[in-house]
Amino acid sequence: MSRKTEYKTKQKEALLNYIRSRGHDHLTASDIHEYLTGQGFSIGLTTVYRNLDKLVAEGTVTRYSISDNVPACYEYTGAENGHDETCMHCICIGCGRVMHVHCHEMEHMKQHMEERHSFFLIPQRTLFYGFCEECGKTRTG
Amino acid sequence: MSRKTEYKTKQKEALLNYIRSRGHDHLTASDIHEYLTGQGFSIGLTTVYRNLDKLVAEGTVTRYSISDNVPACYEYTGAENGHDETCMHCICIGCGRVMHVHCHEMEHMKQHMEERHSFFLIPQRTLFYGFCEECGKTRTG
DNA sequence: TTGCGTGCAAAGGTTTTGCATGGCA
DNA sequence: TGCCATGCAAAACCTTTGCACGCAA
Repeated sequence: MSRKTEYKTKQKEALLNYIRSRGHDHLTASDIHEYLTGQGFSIGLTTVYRNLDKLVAEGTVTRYSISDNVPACYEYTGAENGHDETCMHCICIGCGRVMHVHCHEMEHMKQHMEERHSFFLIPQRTLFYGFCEECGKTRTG
Repeated sequence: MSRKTEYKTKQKEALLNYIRSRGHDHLTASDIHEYLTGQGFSIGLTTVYRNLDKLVAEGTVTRYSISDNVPACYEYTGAENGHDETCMHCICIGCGRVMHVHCHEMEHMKQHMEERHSFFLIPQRTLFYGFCEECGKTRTG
């Protein structure tokens, strides 16, 4: 392992605390930056990006490119956040809402994908696109 | 219906022909532009984007924001292209490969999502993230 | 002739990079 | 003291917009 020594900094700590405190919310780099600076905390947008990159690399945070022309969203996915193999995201094409759904069918799906399609699915990263209840009702067609 | 009259232009036709000819491939706006201009055909990148927007709006083409920091991909999804409710995409986190997979489990999943989670899933738009066979083998951990 | 389509240039917005400074260990 | 982290400014990149001209109907 040629891993560099990591320093603990106030910026890193504040960023992680905030994103963790927001649970399953999807935050953009800009959201995080605005919140922290709004609190009087000194942090640059560049630093937010750089720390998010590290957190994503180590698996503490997950980055989602959920829809077109919208900045990437970050979500805390550390072990204690209730993410498990039944958890995934549903994105409504109508209103853009992102929903967390716990679905036990995903366990079957994961197993099926491995056995039949040789693909090692990570359920939590799954993006289902479609229509939510409200948009499904009013949808034309 | 206050739909504007649509003109048939050479640019639109060439673009559609090309993307259709590429089957299930995922092309960026830039890919398409480079191919067409490389063939000596005169078309601007702006026009590529604008025509793709229209094709997406009418459902002939589907746009995917498949991974981070990569331009959006477009794929021909007209009726004759073999897209049905068993078809979805698997994206390998390791090598970035995008695979088309036909999976009958998706029909069950779709039904389940409607009945139990009130979400009207569009299987063809589903993005499964994980590891392909090769990357799954060599993966650490 | 009408007005949609095109294409260039420029703008817009997100994310990355260069480089000097600051702070952790 | 050594070196990673930070932050500003600028660059890079994809995509959209403004506007004048061209072309389909």
